[in-house]
Amino acid sequence: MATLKDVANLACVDVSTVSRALNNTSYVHPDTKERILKAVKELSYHPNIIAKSLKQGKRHTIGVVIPRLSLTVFAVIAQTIEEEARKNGYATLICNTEDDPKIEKECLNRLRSGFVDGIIIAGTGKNNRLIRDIHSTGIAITQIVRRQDPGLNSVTVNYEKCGYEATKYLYNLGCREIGLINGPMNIAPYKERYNGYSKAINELGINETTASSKIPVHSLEYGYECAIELLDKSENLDGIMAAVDAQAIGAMRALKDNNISVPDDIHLLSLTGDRIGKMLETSMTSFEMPVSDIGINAAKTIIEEIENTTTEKSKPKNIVFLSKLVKRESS
Amino acid sequence: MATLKDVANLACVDVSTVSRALNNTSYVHPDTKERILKAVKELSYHPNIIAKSLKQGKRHTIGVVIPRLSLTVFAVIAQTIEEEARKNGYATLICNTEDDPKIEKECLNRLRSGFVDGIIIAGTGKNNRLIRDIHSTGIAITQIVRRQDPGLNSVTVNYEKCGYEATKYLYNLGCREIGLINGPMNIAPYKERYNGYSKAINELGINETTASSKIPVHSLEYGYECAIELLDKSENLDGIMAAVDAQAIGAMRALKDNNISVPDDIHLLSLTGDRIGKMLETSMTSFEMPVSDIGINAAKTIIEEIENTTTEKSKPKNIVFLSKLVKRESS
DNA sequence: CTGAAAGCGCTTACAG
DNA sequence: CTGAAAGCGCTTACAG
Repeated sequence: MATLKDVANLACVDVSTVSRALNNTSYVHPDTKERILKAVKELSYHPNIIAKSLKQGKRHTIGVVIPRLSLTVFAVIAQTIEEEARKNGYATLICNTEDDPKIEKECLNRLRSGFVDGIIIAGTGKNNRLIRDIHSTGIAITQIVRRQDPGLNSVTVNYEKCGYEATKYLYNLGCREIGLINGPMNIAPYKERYNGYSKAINELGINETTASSKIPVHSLEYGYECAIELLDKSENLDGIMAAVDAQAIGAMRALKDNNISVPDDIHLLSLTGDRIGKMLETSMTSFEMPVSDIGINAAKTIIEEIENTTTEKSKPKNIVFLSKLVKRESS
Repeated sequence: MATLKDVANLACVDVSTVSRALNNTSYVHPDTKERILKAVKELSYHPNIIAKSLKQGKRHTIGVVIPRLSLTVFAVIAQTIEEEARKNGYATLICNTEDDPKIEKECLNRLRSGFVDGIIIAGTGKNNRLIRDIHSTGIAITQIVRRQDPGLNSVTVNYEKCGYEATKYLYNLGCREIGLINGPMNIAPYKERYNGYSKAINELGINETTASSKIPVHSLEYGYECAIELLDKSENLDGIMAAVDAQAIGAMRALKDNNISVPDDIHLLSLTGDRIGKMLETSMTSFEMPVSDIGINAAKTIIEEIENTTTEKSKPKNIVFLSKLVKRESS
């Protein structure tokens, strides 16, 4: 790899001049510049961003810490973040935690060590202190999807409203035994969806039935198992709400395996819809999550915090989107 | 952010001693070490990896360049690479190209600038020269899924065999008009699958019918549109092979919208199965791709190349996995 | 318009 | 066992 020095030697100027010419940071005589550019070509010189970063104290890199990519809403979000970041000259470093607090801790500790200027995270909620600590060190933080710490920027969805409205929607379709497939309650969105569900259940005076499992919450199998659990728990189950699409797909299959027809016997819906719903054989009624908006806003928010050099820390920015109910065949 | 120097000052030793103590790179007197460790704690010092990288000439970072995450096999592969890399002390930088050669070029140029020690890529095939150039610069390259350049390491699947066997399999089920939903032929796997399909078609003496579209090849809509196209082209269509799962799911929906029953009227299968198949309402017969193996092997291969300091370049390593046919309900 | 020098935060021979 | 010095590849005041 050719370095600045090589270019300087070949062009018979000082490295500082090369630097200035290449960064357009001050006027350089056209002739000199031309010589430099020629040398750059000849050596196929590519500046070393690492060295630049070290000097400038900025890495132009954003860390993204999420539980999982496959079959989750995070795949599109991560992709959108990456695209938006790239447009602004930032690279994106992705870490999958599988919602294991230990892995999360490991990832965060790596990222803090000069890798990134900011971290976008959908966290487990178990490393809030560490995250605060990292933030106090000058690294920007934005929470996505899961707002585990109200003191930090976040881009989320109004999950409670989803849970509430979904329950009422199913009730209005005639459902009287509505089960909720949910995830760990220490993770904000699951807690909030449950709150909305529970509130509606109470208002409607019907029974609450929930299911959860130990296996990865974003898996098809999770939905399958929980659907079976709900069927066990509730004799006359006639409605199922799944927290996320993967669960809803698994639940659909579980119902089919038990010769239960959707929506005739049981109405089914997903609280986190993300494009696949409309293409399923029995298309899925879902609260469609504005995934692109979340990704773009997360990227913008974090870049803003990174580039905002005024030392005053403004109060945290919490952007909340609304999911929209899209009625399809499953309920 | 505290630096080495701060720690050295507080512990009353030279920075070099701190460095040695922290890296266990030579014996340091226990008392000294203790003082240093105490200082590290007190200042909550975290070494700056960037500076370390600059000095050591290694970044311990791998770039992953893929077309898309959402609803593709690349989501699991990227995740597996990240996990395997993390275990070996490497971070993972992800770039989505959407199969746009321009974006790909941009990503590659960024990555080459000191960001990474190696690049794992599922490329468009349009930047082979650039990739060669980057490789000659000392950056390791491993191709995954798509082997666009035989001169570089790769981890792939035997797509031709899949295409061939799938066709024969459908024929044996009684299909006589088998359509192929495929992608751009300049991307190796699509070409190879087509070759296998075509070979079988010729051997069997039946007609060839293929469909493709301009929209993103990894979308549900692609499958939907192409299925319609096949129905148009072939009166008695009785078999459909889709290159990837997302397409197969879209195709299934298209058939349903046309009141065509799977598998009674048309047999359907996916040539790139990845976990979702078994959970679909009509579970999908697929050639299951060994995604974890691909991810793990890609990570291992690239780390090996990175850490192999012997200057001799060994000849390229091409790892080829076989997809296994898993029979389910769709055919 | 351009050079010489200092420095970003580390590591690593070289002495002692 | 530890210090002093040089250097990784760049940028940026400071002079001139």
